[in-house]
Amino acid sequence: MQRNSFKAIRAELEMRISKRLWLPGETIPGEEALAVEFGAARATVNRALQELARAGLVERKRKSGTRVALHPVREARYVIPLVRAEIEASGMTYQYRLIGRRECGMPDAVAARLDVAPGTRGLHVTCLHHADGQAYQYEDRWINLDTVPQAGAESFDTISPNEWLVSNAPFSQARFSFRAAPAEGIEADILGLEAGAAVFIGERVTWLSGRSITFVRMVHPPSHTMIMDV
Amino acid sequence: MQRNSFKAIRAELEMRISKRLWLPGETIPGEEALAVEFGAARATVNRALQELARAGLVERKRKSGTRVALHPVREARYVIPLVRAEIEASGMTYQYRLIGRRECGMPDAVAARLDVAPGTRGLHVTCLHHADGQAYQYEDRWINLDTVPQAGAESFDTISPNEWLVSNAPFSQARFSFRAAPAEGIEADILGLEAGAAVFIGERVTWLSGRSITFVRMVHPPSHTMIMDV
DNA sequence: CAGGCTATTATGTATAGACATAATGAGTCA
DNA sequence: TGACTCATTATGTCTATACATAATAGCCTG
Repeated sequence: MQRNSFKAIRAELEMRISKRLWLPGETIPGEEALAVEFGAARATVNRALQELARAGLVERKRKSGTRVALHPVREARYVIPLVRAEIEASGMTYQYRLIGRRECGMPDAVAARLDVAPGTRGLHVTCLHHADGQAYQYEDRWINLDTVPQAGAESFDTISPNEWLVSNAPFSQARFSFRAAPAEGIEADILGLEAGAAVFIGERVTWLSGRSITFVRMVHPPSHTMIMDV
Repeated sequence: MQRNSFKAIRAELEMRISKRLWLPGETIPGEEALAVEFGAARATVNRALQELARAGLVERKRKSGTRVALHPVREARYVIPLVRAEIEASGMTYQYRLIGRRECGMPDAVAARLDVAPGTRGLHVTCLHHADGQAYQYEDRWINLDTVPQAGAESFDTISPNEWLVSNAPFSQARFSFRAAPAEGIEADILGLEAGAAVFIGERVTWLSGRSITFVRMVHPPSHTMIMDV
C-alpha cells in the first residue's frame, strides 16, 4: 500500500477517529488541508473521506465540512442467504419441496409492500426447505410479474424460487426485517410445530432500479439461529 | 441528474442488467468502450462500474474484464444499535432502568463466549430500556474487566452499559446472533410477558484486537421488528 | 512438453484543473 | 424586523492524462 494512496489516507483518518485524536462531533480539516498534509491530490482525499462517510464514521455536508460522527456507527455484513448453500455449507443434506404455485391477484398487504396497485396479479409460490430431513425454512413468496415476467414460465418444481431469483433477477435494493412470533395455522402445520411455538420470521422485499421484484416471508422453527460477523 | 454523470451511467447499466440485455455471466464492454458510448471520461465510467461491483451486480477482474454476476451475492448493512438513539429516532421517549450490577465470577457459558478462563471475574449488569413507558429491551451483559477495567468504576445508574461502551470501548470485531425463543423465568417477569411468549433474542460478543470486551444478551418482546436496509 | 518468462490488456489508482451545487452568512432593502 | 439577494465556502463531480497492477496468453527454453 502506497503511502499516499486513498487507502492509506483512509486508514490514517480511521485511526485518528478510533484513537479519539478527533472527538465525535468535531469538525476535521477540509479536503484541501488534508491534501496538503498527506501530499496527495484533493480527489484522493475526497475518495478516502467519501468511503469513511459511507461507512458511517464521518458526516459530510457542503459548506459546513466534515465532522466525526457522534456515534461511530459500525456496519455489520450480512450475506443474503441462498438457502441451499447455507444448509450444504454446514454439512447437511438439502431437500426442496414445492407446496403451491398460483398466479393471482395480490392481497392488499403484499401489493403495498411491493408498491403496486392493489389487486395487481402476481405469482404466489410456497415451498419448504429441509436440512437433513428436518423442516428448515418455510418460504412464502410473491413475485411481481410486471418486473420479472420470465418467472411466469418457471414451474419451480425442482428449483426453489429463492435459487431461481438469485440467478435470474438481480436486485439493487432490499429491505429486510426480522422478528419473533408465535407459529400460526398453516405455517405451524407445515413446519410440524405446535401452535404458539416461537418461530423466527424474516421478510424481505427486493428492488431493481425502483421496481419491486419480490416479497418473501421466511419462517424458521425455534432452533434456528441467524449469525452475523463483523 | 446530468446525462453523463456517473449516476446516470450507473442507472443505465443497472437497467441493461435488469432487462437482461446483458445476461448473467456475460462480459460487458470495457470501460474505454463505455466511455466512448456515453461520451464520458473513463474515470466516470469506472466510478459507475465500481459502485455496481460493490453492490454485487457485476464482478470485475483485471485483464479479463467486467461480467454480470451469476449469483449476485449481496451483503446488507446492519447498523449496530444504540438503543436510546433507536428509540428516540422513532419519536418515542426513552427511559432507562438499572436492575442489577455485580462484580463476580462468570458462569462457564459466558466465560467460554468471552474466551477467558472459567471463573474469571467480570462485571455483570442487567437493565431495562423503555420506549414510551413500554418495556423495549431487557439487557443482560457481562463486561470483561481485564480488557475494560474502567467499567469497574462506573455505576451505570443513569447511563446504560450499551451507551457507555459505545463511547468508551471501541471494538474491531463482533459476532451477532439472533433467534426466536419462548420467554422464560426472570426475562418474562421483567418484560411483563407470559411464560412461553415468543421473544426476539439478540446476542453479541465484541472484541478489540483479539481481546474480548463484552457479551450481551438482548431480549425484546414479541412486537419488536429488526429492520435492515441495503 | 513442463516450466518459466514476457508482452498485452483491462481494471485500479493518482493527479491537476475545472466547474457544479448546497449551505451559510453577510449585506441590502422594504 | 423580516425577507431577500448574493458572495463565499466546502464538498461533489467530471475530464484528460499518466502510471500501477493483476491476470492472461503466448512465447521461449531446457
